Amino acid sequence: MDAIRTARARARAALTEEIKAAARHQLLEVGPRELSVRAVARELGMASSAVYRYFPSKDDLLTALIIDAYNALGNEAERAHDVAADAALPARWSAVCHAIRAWAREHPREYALVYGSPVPGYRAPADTVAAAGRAPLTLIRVVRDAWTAGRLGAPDDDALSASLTDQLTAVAAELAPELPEDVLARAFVAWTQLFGMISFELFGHLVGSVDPSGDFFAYAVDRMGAFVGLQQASGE
Amino acid sequence: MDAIRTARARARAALTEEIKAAARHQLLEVGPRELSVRAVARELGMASSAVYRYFPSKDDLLTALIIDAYNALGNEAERAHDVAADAALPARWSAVCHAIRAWAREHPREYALVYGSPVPGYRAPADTVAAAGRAPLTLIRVVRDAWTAGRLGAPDDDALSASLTDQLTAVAAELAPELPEDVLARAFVAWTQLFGMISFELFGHLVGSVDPSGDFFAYAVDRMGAFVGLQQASGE
DNA sequence: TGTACATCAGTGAACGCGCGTTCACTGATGTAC
DNA sequence: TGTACATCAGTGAACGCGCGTTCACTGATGTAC
Repeated sequence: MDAIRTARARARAALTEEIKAAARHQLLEVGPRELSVRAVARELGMASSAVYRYFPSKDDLLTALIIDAYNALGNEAERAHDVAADAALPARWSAVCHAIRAWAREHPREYALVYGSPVPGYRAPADTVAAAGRAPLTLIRVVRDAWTAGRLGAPDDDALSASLTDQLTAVAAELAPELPEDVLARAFVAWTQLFGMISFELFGHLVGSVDPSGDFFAYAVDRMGAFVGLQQASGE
Repeated sequence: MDAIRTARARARAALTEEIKAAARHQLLEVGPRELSVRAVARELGMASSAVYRYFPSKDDLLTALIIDAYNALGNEAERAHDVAADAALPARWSAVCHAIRAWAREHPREYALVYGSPVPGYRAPADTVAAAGRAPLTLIRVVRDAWTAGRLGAPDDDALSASLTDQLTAVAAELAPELPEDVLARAFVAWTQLFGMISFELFGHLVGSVDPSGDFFAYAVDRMGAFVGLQQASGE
């Protein structure tokens, strides 16, 4: 991306951000489908028609918010991973998981936008895919390093059906070709557990049981790290 | 519930169901907040004001749908459990999990209504709680039976922080007082994994990886059953 | 069984509202020479 | 550096729409005696 040159382009970029910020603000009170272009414009003190100079339709604005949310989450996950880069494997795993939860708790409506109910009638364009993959890929990175370092228990590929093995082989080919299928399968289990737990926490399904959920979260992250096979190195 | 007596009362009950059915039908195309009383009335060929004789407001209609959804899911879970009542413990566990997934796949919008993003501005009344507990309680029932039968590995209560132990003790007091805290904690992990996985499947987060997800689901259910501690009895 | 009254279901018009998007326009900024 | 033209940002009015909810009403069903 080259530096922004003209004043006009700079103003455009700034206002584009302001529109998205106002829309995010709207999402605190209203679902993605009820998000109102007119309300966004009102919040910024501009004519509603002006928003259309920046986003050709409401769905395009929504798409921008979705990509931003995936990227913000991906940033946090990657940053946490890099900070913990020299720590033991379970600590790295845990750091990434906690960073994901922290972002979700700080941005619950944006989390719901991407991991909650699909927006009815909205079809996500292909450009969301790359951004969406960043957080899970960061988790896979830890598992991969563990495997490479020989710090993962022996996989149990017998537990996999033939067609599941095929699916996992195809996934591994793009992500981490050297990972055994069973390890990848366990990582998927941990991944769905992580987001299931966060969704339950944010969406109110833990109220009355393990709520506040910080301790339960830490417990589950450790257990699922062990489930995937991450082991404390002997000297640590 | 006594038998319905008068023709008026019978008509009322029938039309109440028809309104809910039409609303469920609406949900296929539109989110819970955009659900339109007028559209429901239109679908039934009645004046929109007539709906107000049955549900005093849109939110009350929504509440009825939520309770119905929880109960429908609870029914399926309990029914699956009872059918498998004589089977080995892992088979019972698996039967309940598969029944939950099957209902979710058959009723994706109702699943999203209760387990997806919270409806903005909607406050669930207390009467949803009992219905909401039925499916998870069915899972706990299996774990409890396993524990009572001495078929669960030794719990590892050292892994729990003090405050998590307290929370779990309080939950256990209402649910299954004899269950060790660690077993209950593991059941919560499995529970969140189950619903996380179903949400990911229905909300499109597995597209491009383990999709179709039937094999992965079966794998995860078995693994999480083992994680909780369910063991095949020696003779089986 | 028959009558008089009370209750309820359903109607259709109305209130007041907000929405997404388009369009012709004005004035400011940018570009080519 | 200065001018002429092209591009772009933002305006405000308008289109056509659907919404939740209320209200006074008509006619059917239920109840007490």
